[in-house]
Amino acid sequence: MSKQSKLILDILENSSTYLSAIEIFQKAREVISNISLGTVYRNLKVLVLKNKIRKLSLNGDKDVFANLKNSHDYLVCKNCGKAFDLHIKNIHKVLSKATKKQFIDYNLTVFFICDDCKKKLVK
Amino acid sequence: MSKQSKLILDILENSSTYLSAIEIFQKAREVISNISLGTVYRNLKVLVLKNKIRKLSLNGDKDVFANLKNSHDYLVCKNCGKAFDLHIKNIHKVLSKATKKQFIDYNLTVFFICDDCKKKLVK
DNA sequence: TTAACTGCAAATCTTTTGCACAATC
DNA sequence: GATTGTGCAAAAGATTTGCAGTTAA
Repeated sequence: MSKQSKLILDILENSSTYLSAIEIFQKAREVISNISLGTVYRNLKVLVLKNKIRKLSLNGDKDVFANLKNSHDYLVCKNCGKAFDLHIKNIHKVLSKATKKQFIDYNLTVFFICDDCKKKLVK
Repeated sequence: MSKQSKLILDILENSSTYLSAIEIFQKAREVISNISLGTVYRNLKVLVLKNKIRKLSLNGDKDVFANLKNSHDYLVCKNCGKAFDLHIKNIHKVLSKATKKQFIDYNLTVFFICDDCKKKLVK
């Protein structure tokens, strides 16, 4: 594991929210000033495959990445794309049952219209 | 609603699986020979916003689109990206409860390693 | 006539990749 | 010394957008 890879994992471990590849790249540059974006992408891919981090496609624009401790369930506004943590009770148990315990990870995105957008849309 | 928009919706309504923008474009060309890819993307975006179709990011490579009747739950191989339909019982009820009935739609992707890949990875 | 929609092509944005060099075992 | 990983820059893919022309209320 290179120092670049360690740094990327560390950035995600210490983030309470998901980050895009470019955000990770920018944070990484503060430590290793010449780290390249290609290296960030390469390591993110490896870390996802090793199941050390998760890749999320919340609204499809671009992928974001998160550590395994953070929320797995998101409530996303269909209008503005803002995302909120959601905690679905027992979902782990439900998925274990449905997949006969063979699942590794999951992404759950639930769409709604947030209050701000509801107001705007009424106008 | 333009004939282009109707056609795109029609293609998805009559598909038993999800399709990428380019696949939809190719099918659309068989009917409207000069329809453009830009128009396909523009209309897909509108149809998603109107909640007539769903956008999925199954493995993050590119987005795919599906009608509302098809499966909402997918089992995706983390290694090869192959996707299978999954049917989680009562998920609608669980999400209703968790979001106080304010949800419009959801995407659930569960990751695993398919049998083919398990064999390959053992080698 | 005017507002909404289209085809086309260029632009943008995200992600991947080839290559020469550096780090690590 | 061989393998693996890196920085850089170019390439590839997906998606968006500006614009002039069409369509249709």
